[in-house]
Amino acid sequence: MNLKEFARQLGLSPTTVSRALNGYPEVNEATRERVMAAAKRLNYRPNSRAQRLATGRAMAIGHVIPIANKHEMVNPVFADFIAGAGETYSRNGYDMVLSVVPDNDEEAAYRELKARGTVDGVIVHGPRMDDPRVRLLTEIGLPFVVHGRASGSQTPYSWLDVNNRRAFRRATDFLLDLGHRRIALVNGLEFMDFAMRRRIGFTEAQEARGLTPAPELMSSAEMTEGRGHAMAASMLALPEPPTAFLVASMISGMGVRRAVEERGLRIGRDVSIIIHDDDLSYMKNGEDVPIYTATRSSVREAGRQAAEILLSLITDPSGEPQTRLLEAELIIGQSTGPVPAPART
Amino acid sequence: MNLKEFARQLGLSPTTVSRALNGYPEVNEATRERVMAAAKRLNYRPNSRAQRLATGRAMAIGHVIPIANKHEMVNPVFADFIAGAGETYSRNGYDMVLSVVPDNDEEAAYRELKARGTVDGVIVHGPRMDDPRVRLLTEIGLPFVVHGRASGSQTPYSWLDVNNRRAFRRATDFLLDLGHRRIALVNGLEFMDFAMRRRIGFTEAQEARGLTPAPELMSSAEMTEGRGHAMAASMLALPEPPTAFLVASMISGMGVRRAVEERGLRIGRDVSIIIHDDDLSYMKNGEDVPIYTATRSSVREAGRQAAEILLSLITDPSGEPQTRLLEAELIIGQSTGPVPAPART
DNA sequence: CCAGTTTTCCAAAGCGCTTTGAAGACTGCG
DNA sequence: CGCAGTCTTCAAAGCGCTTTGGAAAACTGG
Repeated sequence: MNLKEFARQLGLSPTTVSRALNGYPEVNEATRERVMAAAKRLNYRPNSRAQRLATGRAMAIGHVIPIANKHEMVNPVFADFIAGAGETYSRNGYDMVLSVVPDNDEEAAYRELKARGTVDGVIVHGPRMDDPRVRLLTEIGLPFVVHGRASGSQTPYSWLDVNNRRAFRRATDFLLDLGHRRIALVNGLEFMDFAMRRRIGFTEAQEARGLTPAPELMSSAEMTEGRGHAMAASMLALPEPPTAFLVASMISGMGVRRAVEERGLRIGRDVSIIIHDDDLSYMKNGEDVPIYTATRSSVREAGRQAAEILLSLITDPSGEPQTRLLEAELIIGQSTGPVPAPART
Repeated sequence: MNLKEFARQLGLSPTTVSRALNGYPEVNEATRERVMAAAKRLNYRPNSRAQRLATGRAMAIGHVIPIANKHEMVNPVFADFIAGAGETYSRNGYDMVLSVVPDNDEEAAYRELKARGTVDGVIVHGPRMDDPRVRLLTEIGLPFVVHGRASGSQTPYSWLDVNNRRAFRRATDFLLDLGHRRIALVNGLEFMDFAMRRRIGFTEAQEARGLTPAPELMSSAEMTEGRGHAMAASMLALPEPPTAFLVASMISGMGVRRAVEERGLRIGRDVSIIIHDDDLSYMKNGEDVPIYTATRSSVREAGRQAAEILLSLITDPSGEPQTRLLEAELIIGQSTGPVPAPART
C-alpha cells in the first residue's frame, strides 16, 4: 500500500495525508486523528526509501568497522557501545548502518558513505593519536563524533571520552596509598589514544610522589586474556616482581588473575589488581560485590551520549563541535589490599 | 554531483551513463570505459537513496537486537557474528542495518522493517524453542535466516546452526572416557534452543552408557562470569562434588575456573573443564596451546555463511528454505585430565 | 453581509535514479 | 543504392514520498 492508494481510501489528497502523518500544523486535528487511525488500521507506513529520497536525508548513522586482513579482533566493547547508541537512534527514528571493511579501505568507505548519501553522519571508533579520519571527515563534510579522542588533531572536532588519565591516576594513587611501590601497568596498545592517556595518568601519580615508574613494569599489548596472562606472567617472574597490577580491561584482568594464581599467589592479599571496567553487560564485574577493584565507566552510556551529540550536530549543522568528558568512578572490590609485608625473597 | 549533471559533462544521456555504470550489455565498450574513468575522476557515485527507490530494493539486511527493559545483556557473540555477516554484505554491496528495540516491541520492529521497505531480509538471532518470529516473518513475507534453530516450528524455514547436541555429546564422552562419573553441566538458559540441545547431548552420552545424570549437577543460567562462578561454587560445595564441568561458554568458564581455584583445586588435575568456544576474536582460547579443552565453532564463520544463505534467498525468492549444520571440533587443551583417584572425602 | 483573515486542503513539481520503448547510426547483402 | 538487421544511444515515464504555491472553505469583525 502506498500513499496515493491510502489517501484515496481516506478520500483525502496525498498532501494532506503526508502532512497529517508528519505532524504539520496546517491540518485539522480531527482529520489528523482520522488519518492516524486509518494508518494503524490499514497498517500503512510511508516507504522509507521514497521518504529518504524526497527529504534528502538518510535518517541513518554509519559505524565503520575496520577488519584487518586476517584475524583482527572485533573490539569487545563494540557490542555494548552499539547497543547504547542504537537506543538513541531508535528513539529518534534513525537507523544504524554498520560497514565492515578491510582496514586499508577505511578511507574509501567513508568517502562512499558520503558520496552516496547513505548516512547523515558517523561515529568514529578506536581513535589513534593524530587519527587521519578526523581530517578526512572534516574535509568531506560528513558530520561525526569520535568515541575517544584523537590527540594531535589540528582541527577542532566533536568527541566523547572517558577521563582515562584521571581514572588511572586515581587508581595508581589508591595503590600507592595502600603502600604498593612495585606497581605494574598492563596496558592496551599505546598507539591507541586511550591507552596513551592511561599511561600518562599512571606515570603522573608516581612522579607526583617523587617515584619513578620502573620500565620493566610497564607493558602494552592487545587487551585479550592471553596477552594479559603473558604480560603478567613475565613480570611476576622478575627478581623484584610487582605487588600490584593496573590492568586495562576486564578481559586482560582475567589473564592477569590466571598468571597470579598459577604462581600460587592470592589476589587481594599477595597481589592487588585494579582493572578498568567498561561495565559491559555480558562481563559484569560481580553481581553485588565487585570482584575487582576498578575504574568504571559504562561504555553503553557512552554510546547513548555520543549518539545524542551526533544527532544534535546533524540537526543543527551550524553549531560548534561538541565535546564531553565522562569521569570514571573508582569502585573498591576484593582484588586489592595493603602491600604484603616484604617477607618474600 | 548527480547523474544528470555527470551525464551532461560526458555529453551522454543519463540513460546511457546509468547503463554503463551498471554493466548492461547494450552500451559500447569504449563508451563504458570512458564513463567509468570519468566517474572515478570526478568521484561520481550514484545516490543510494534514489537508487533504492528506483530499483525497489533496499540493498540492506536487518538485524534486530532486542534489549530488555532494564539491563538485559547484549549477546557477547553478537559482535563476532556481525563482523562475519558484515564481510559478506560488503562484498555483495549490501548494507547492514541494526535495530535496537525494547524486547516487547520486537514484533513491531519486524513489521515496520517490512512495511517501510527498509531492508530486503533479516537474520534472526538467539532463537527460542518454538520461536514466534519464524511464523511472523513467514507470514509477512520478509526473507530471513535463523542463526540457530527454533525447534517446534511448524513451517519450514532457513537456518544455520552448530550441531550443539553432537558437540556436547562428544565432549561428555571424552570426559567419560577419562573416567569421570560426576560430570556437571553449566548450561546457558534452557529456553534457548541451543542450550536445550546441548543438554540433550550431555544426557544422551551418559544414558548411552547406562548412567543417569545427577540432577543436582545440571544447572542453567545466563552465560556470565558471575553466574558461572555461582553455579560451579554451589556444586563444588556438594557432598559429592563433580570432578568435571561441561560449560556453555568461555565466559562462564572463567567463572567456573575462579570457583575451582577458590577451593584450592587445580584445573586439569583435580577438576576438568570443557567449554564451548565460539572462537571470538577478543576471547581466544589461548594463542597456540588451548587453555581449555573445548568444543569449538567459529561464530564469525557462522555469520559469513548465514549472510550468504540470506542473500541467495533474496536473489532467488522462489527457492526452498536452506539449512546448514556446522560441526564443532573437539580441541584438547590443558583443562582436562583423568579423573583423580578417589582420595578425597 | 462582505472584505479580510485564518484554516484546511489540494495539484503539481520535484528528489536522483532505473527502465521501457523508440529512434538514430551502422552493418552487410542483394 | 536501399533495406533488413544489429548496435548504440536517448526521451520520458515512473519509483513513493515531500513540499511549494495556491485555491477553496470556514471564520472573523465591523
